[in-house]
Amino acid sequence: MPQTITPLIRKLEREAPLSDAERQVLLLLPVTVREFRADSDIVHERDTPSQCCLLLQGWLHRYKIAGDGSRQIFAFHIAGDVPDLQSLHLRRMDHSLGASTPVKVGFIPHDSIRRLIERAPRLGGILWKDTLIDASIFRQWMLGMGRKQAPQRLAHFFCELYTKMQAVGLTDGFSCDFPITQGAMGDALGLSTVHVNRSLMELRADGLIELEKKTLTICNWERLKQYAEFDRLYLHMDLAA
Amino acid sequence: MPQTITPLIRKLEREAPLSDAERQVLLLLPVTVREFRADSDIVHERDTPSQCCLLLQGWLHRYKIAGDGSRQIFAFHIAGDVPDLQSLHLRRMDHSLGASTPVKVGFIPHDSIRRLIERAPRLGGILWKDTLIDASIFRQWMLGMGRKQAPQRLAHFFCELYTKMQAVGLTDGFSCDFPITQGAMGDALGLSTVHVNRSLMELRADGLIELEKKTLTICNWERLKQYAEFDRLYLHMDLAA
DNA sequence: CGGACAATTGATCTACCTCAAAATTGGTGG
DNA sequence: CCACCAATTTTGAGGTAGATCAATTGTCCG
Repeated sequence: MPQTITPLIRKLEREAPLSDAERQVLLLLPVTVREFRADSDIVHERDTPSQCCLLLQGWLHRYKIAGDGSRQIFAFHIAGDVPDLQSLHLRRMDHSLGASTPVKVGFIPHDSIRRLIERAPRLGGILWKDTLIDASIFRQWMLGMGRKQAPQRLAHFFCELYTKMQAVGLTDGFSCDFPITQGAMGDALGLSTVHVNRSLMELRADGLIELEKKTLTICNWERLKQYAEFDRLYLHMDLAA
Repeated sequence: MPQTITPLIRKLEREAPLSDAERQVLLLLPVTVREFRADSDIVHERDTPSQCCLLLQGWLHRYKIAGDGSRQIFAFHIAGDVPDLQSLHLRRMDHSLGASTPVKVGFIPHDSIRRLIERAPRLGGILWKDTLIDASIFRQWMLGMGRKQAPQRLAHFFCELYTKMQAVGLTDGFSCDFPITQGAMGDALGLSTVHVNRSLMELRADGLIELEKKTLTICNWERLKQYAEFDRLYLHMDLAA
């Protein structure tokens, strides 16, 4: 079932048009599809994976547990992402990869990816770039955690996720799926569940967003962007509209 | 003056022994050396650099300014680091690179680096890995900012910097240069100067560290490590002792 | 229809911030 | 070598964003 790879191809194509040869090599990648239940771990801290994971359906998150048992989430991932691409060069996982919702993922052996990169070095560059964008997002989150107040942080979070969803065609007007629990948002933004809830109410009261039944709706994109100081530069989505 | 490249060679060699051919290609890299005063910017947010910067002497930091004018520092860099390697694949800078102290840096054109990677793909892999470690450090900082208290965060910061200094031979027993202002530490850890100061006093009182005249001394490495929950896994220094 | 989990609300507490001033330190020119 | 200035560090005294604890109220799903 080589079509399993299409989400990845689409992602790469957003960076640069692919040659037929490149597309061909991609289609040859062996992919093993597996499903995971919500809350299960796909890869765990200290593992030494021999394959990467291409997310086909659902949401994933990457996280670490602190000494006191609290959780810090670093990123959420949606279809087309390869959240543990880093394992290609870093032997041991320094964090875990968990399913936020039920997910379908495709596993691709490191060996195959390495051969792919040898044969199509330009694809290697695009994958590298992808991990660099990852890091850029981390920096933006750091700015938020270190220097912004909870409601603003939350607003920025919505801007980011909405923008990423839009880029892969997962939005419907100003709405999109948003299956993230307030507790998980807290773990991502460095806030308690209670405070996430209160900040959320504030954003709602300001008429910036709606969030119910796992659906996010942006009521006023311009105002939300301004409120959050959102500037998509850091997402480095050069081509996208 | 091809020897300018040695700090980089040493860094790469810490990842894997280099072949003569690889070392040869590296020595051919054209490097333009420049000096900057403390507090000056080497590269600025929104720039589109055409070269990377190899730090030869002094300390650099990467940062971003928030809407209210406050600064968030993401990383400090020491000799041998290539702090803006990402500009090879990300056209525009999403943050700035500034000098914490007077610095000497070598600029290497992107073109040359690209050619280097073509000729010695393995070196490309090592450079990629380096940017991945960068990202891993961001994640660790996020864990600190989101989930740890100030003194612990500070202690972890010291563990990290000391470990990195040691890896490049810049330590003297349990002491090392530490030319970072308390204000800058605050900007890095998401704390106010005052609170950095108070946390610092706490660490001193606990007999964990000393810090005076820009020199950091670790009084009790084991206890500091434990206090900070420092586990060097996230630095991915596979070979180092 | 019941049970589990998520969202919401209320009340209290605290880690860290801000403002302001004093004490140190380091660098510079004379 | 000293005196002076500017930048840091340190200390003090409130103030506040956000945490914690503890119910209560949905909501989803088998």
